[in-house]
Amino acid sequence: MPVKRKRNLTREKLNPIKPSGKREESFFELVFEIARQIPKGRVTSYGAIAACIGAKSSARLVGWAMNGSGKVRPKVPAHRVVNRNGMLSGKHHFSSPDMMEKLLRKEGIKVKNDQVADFKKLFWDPALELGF
DNA sequence: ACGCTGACTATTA
DNA sequence: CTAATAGCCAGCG
Repeated sequence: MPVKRKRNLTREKLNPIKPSGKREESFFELVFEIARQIPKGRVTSYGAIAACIGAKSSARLVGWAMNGSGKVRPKVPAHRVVNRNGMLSGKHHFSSPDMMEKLLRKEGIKVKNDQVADFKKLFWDPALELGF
């Protein structure tokens, strides 16, 4: 039984402001960076990404970050990010509510009743895969 | 500046 | 099993 530790990350830790450079790494950028690493045909959860960054309890912010996923480049496969139950909770934020499911099916992921089938099998843990 | 909202999650009843 | 609650923090009115 591993010890659970809650690490609360402050914005200052995650977002070291660089006065000289315009390029600031925000929580969002970090999230995007992780999200881009998700292999095709795999999915992950908001919490997993948050945990990977170190802000386990800030899963909401990950979702919020996805809100701007369409504005950054390269593209962020936001459709591969679902909640911890494998449910397509963010489908309503796509251009069309069916878009997310469509994209997932296109990659070979079966979606049933707004849920990813075999979610456990398809789950891609960034903390594990990236060696965090 | 203050309070509410939200693409979440873990815990408790 | 399901339901309610608390923590989380960036945006927005």
